Amino acid sequence: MIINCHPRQLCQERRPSVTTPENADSTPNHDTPNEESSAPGISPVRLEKLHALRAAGLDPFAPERFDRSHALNAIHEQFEALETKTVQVAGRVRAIRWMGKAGFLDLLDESGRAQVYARRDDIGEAIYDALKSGLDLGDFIGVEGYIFKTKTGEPSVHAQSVTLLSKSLRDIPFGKEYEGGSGEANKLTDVEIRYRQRYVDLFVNQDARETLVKRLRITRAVRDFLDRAGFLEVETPVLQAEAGGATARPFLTHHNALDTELHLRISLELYLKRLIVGGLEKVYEIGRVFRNEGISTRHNPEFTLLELYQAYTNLEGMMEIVEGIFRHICQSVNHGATTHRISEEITLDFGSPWRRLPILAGIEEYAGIGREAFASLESAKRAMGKAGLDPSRETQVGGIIEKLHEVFTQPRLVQPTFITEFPLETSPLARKKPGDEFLVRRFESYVYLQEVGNAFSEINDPLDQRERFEAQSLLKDAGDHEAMPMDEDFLRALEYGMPPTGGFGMGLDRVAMIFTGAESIRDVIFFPLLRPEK
RNA sequence: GGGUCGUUAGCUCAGUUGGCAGAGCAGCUGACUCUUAAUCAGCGGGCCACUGGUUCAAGUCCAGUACGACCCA
Repeated sequence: MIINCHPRQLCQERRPSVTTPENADSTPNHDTPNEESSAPGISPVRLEKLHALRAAGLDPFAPERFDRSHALNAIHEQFEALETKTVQVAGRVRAIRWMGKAGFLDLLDESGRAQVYARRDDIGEAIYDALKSGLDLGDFIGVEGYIFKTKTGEPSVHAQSVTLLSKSLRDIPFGKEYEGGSGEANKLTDVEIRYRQRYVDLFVNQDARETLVKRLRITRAVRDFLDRAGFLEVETPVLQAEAGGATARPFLTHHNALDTELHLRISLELYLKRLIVGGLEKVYEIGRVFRNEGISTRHNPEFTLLELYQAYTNLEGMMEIVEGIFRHICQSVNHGATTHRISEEITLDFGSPWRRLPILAGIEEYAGIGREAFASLESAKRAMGKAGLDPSRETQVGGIIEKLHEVFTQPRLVQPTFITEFPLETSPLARKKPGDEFLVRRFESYVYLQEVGNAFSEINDPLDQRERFEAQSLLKDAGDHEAMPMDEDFLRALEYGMPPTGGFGMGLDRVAMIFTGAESIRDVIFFPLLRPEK
């Protein structure tokens, strides 16, 4: 059965009056309002085509619905089963190759790309001529036709009817080559468009979409793992009177009815621990937090944080969970494999237990500075200076240790590693190490040179926690905007009693960067923060 | 906040020593009923980011500004 005209589309008896010099000039009052055609960025040529199509009774914005039988990738993946069968497909026009009375159209949908072969004899002269003169890259069409293989062997749809489903009024920065091969020549790279107009990036750059979708799969993998491990996913306030749980400057906002200043959260920690006090024993939250700091390839002011807390366990319990989470992420993006290949030389192993390295042992190993150097601030500064770093602005031994770690140890941490036993001064929420008043029960997790997580055996001694907050208050009074504020309600919760608890948090954007190979955090965020336009 | 680099056609980019603004793709017109970087013939397309300076002459040299990228704090 040959369908010359899609049921939902008006059959075109009138001759389509598409743009030609004659009728364009001889249309005295063509309905192009001035403000419409002068809208910045709208293509006058495309606008003219829209008017011509409408004049021919083919309004691209009229169709409301087009029922598809298959996604475009099915044409390739299920070709044997589909050959000669009739299908309905739709998508954005990615390339047009007209050849007189027939043409090839490349369509793009969420699943991928497929080619449509449209002959004038098959789809009708009226619609064919209208499309040939009125169709542009970026327009949407729906196609009904049968599956066949072209002479060159590509599975394609032989169109029996074509329906215009929408029109693009802007020129589209489609490159010439867009799939595989070495075709980087005309790739859209302008970050102003890629990030600000992500919708364009998504349909123009296949790899951009793949990266962002992969990021979503990673978040999903984390949820899968924790849900299966019996964790409860919870939601805690974004608007907080005092933003605590991390050292960072918050964003300020204001609540009108209460006439009070509020902060956007910088972490999830303190509310999740309140839930542990409340008797929820395994909780996690994956949520956006906001830190009022600069923008870089590794920092977006809002980012997605995972935090989880489990009662009756400790740091070692958290290590097992972190190993499990990463193994699960790795398998979810590598078809079940527990290794992830970064490059020819580097393959990350998530199948084995991670290396455990105390921070001071790392500094000894990679900077050659023994722990005796950190007995006093003076000797620590001397050691820092000897190592070639400027110690003049350091005020705490703890800060010097973290700096040395960052400079000497971190660049060596390719395979997954837990750095343990952090200085107490820089860890106001972690338990003290028994028998060592200087170090705490904390680890940071490192994967491929990046810090991707932070865990504690949580403080459940409310008196100890109060002392830590007080030490932070002193820093805040001294002008440290990032120091943690006192949180009396959190202390009150601890005073009611919290079981021993292990906690862990990590930035999912950074994790996504590692598994997608993204060079910028902006590549794994749909709409990264940019300076507002104009 | 500091440093380096960048801004030329819709997109990706050339542009020499300071001497008429260029290419490919996209677009427009025409031909072509199995193309896929389609092909063939023809045609348009520019506030060289902005402001000022040097010069007979500035895309090019100088200063500043804006925006962006990267590195550092």
